Amino acid sequence: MLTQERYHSILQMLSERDAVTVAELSAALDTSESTIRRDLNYLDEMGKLKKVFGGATAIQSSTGVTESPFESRESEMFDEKTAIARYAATLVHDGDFVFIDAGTTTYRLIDFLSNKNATYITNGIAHSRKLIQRGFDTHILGGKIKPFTEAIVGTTAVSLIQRLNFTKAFVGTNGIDLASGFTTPELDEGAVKEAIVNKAYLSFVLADNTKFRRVFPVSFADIRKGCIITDSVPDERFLQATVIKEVNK
Amino acid sequence: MLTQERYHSILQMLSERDAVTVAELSAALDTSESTIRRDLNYLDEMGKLKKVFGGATAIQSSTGVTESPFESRESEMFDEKTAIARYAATLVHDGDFVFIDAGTTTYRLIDFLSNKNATYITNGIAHSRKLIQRGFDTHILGGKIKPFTEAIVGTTAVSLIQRLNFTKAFVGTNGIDLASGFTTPELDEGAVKEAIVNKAYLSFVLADNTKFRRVFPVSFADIRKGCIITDSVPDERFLQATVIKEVNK
DNA sequence: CTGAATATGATTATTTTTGATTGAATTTGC
DNA sequence: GCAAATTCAATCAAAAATAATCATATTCAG
Repeated sequence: MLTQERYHSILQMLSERDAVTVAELSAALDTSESTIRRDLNYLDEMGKLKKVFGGATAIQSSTGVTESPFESRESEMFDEKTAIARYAATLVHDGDFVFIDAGTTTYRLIDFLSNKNATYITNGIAHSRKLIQRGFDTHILGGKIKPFTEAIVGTTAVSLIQRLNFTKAFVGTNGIDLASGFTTPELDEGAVKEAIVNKAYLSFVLADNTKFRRVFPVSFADIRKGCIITDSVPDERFLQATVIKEVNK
Repeated sequence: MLTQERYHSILQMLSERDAVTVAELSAALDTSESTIRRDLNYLDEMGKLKKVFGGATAIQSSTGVTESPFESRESEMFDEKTAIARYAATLVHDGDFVFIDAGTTTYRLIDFLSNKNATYITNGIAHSRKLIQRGFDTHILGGKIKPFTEAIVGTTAVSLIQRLNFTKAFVGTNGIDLASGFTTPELDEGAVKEAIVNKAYLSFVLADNTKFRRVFPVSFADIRKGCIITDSVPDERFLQATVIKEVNK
């Protein structure tokens, strides 16, 4: 049996069950435990699985903001996102009617919010809980909940947004491009974001520098529609296209 | 059995029942009490559960489903509520459009749900999360979030309900009385419950025996409007007033 | 075909986990 | 409030799993 085949089989078994033992793999693939251990070491280093004593467990797919508090520390762009969130939080003033989009950067934003004389509305389940626990006047959108990201999407959500008039909205994005504007991979999330940006007096797009010049399938707003808050801008032309605030780590 | 599998099983058991003993875990996982204690110590340090003398309890501080701040874990009527929840869960059939009210008994109900060919909609933040994590088609009501109980209430919620036609609704209540019907202490929660009961084809009221003959400020439905699921009925006259299902512990 | 490079399986010393034991701590019954 | 019963943490030896090592088998280029 080819090494690559074993790798594939191991990962296949792990995707079906959450954990496998070395003995099980050895029996299933008809090979020695030594070989299985070598395979597991390799796949662990590759980050394809988590080796544990006695076998291996599947890597839990990153699920939006529901990631466990342990792994979140070392996530990509942590410091940049924190700086962006800290600055964005200062933009909320008395009487504001603020929308907070689901997503990791906006989730961090909630940590830095301080204005209790504003009303907050969100489409993130985790976001709503954090807001309410921090004592803010919190509302939540209604509609279908998307698994994993735990974001509220769908037509109910969009039609609810149509009836609301936000003074400020904080949204995340996956891509920022001069031609395609702000883009996201999911159709229904894009629909919600589009509705938000259209109904908000001021839309702030929170994005670290890795988001620039990337295009995803669904455009939800022209680049001029949102003020970008980021840690660094890779290209002069973006500065001419829209309002951009650069923050320091 | 892999250590990680044991961790997983322990947490799984805890999510279904709010408390487990070392002896139960030892028997269920076919391992020594020493090992179980070590596991509990680890999971406790990780903050995944709360270790108590004799076993462990689930962590759900501020999930909003606990009514009292010093929530009695081995809470009153635990077994009764579990029996009620277990029976209620069997009432969901294919194609049902089910509303699940915020509250402790309805929260437990989610543990026992099994039908994935139904659509679930709830006004409890914690409930929505549990539903989505268990893989159900989940929707959430929109509106203002009440601090502490983390229930969605208010006019937005009520007007959303008006547009929906539930086949079945599971609601909690604080009081059941022949004259005052179903009652609750809060005005806005009462408004939501009233709308629910009016828009559901079948309304099931989940209530342990302590709820009978108690009256709270806000009536949300006549006693005939809901089928009561309870552990024991203290008075013959209730049986004549409406449909009641008695379940055994 | 040869020889180097790589992969495999067995062996062994080491590390980790487990279960039993025991004295201490906590709860329960009276 | 005290004694009995239960549960706990600490300890240690046994069991299980691992990494390291080495001899053998396989592959592949020349």
